[in-house]
Amino acid sequence: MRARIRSAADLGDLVRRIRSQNGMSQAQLADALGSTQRYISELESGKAKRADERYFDLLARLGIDLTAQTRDEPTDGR
Amino acid sequence: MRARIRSAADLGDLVRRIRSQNGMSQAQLADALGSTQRYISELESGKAKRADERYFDLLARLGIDLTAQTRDEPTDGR
DNA sequence: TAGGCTTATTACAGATACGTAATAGGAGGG
DNA sequence: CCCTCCTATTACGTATCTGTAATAAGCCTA
Repeated sequence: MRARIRSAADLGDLVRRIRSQNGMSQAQLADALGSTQRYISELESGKAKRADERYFDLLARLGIDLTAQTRDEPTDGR
Repeated sequence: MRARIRSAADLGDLVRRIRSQNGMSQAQLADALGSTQRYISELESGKAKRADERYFDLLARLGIDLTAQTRDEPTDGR
């Protein structure tokens, strides 16, 4: 499955979907990943999290590969 | 161009590369994107930033599309 | 109705990012 | 050498995330 990530909410939705597919509760996932139920809840709800090591680890361990594709269109705010 | 993002440093490297390719300084990029030189400097250096709206906007306006690819391997910390 | 499970949310205290503004050090060109 | 540009880093005060622990509300089942 592929999803474009444009916001914290996009990522949160994805995490929630994967967790649900695996039949886990937020607390179970948190335990498995060394996190907390609160953290998972806020992440899934689209609240801005710190993009630190825990953040990327959590995605990796959920089986989410993040890929950056450059459009080579310079910048140019549109 | 495609790059796997596994850490804040990975993303920082990418941002720096794109900025350099466009011949911009950190300050110029910051002005163009409504950010600050300090923010760009820290982001490029791999310091953990908040994954908030500014964060995703900045990537988008740099021409970076973030994609999440699910491996369908459940979770199972390995 | 009562109990359990799940998620969202709160209060508190502590950690960390943030903007502003400034500065230090390096690179490069007069 | 002097000046300019660039990046990394600092101090300060403010904003926000964080864990812990608890709570409230929803849903389901007995």
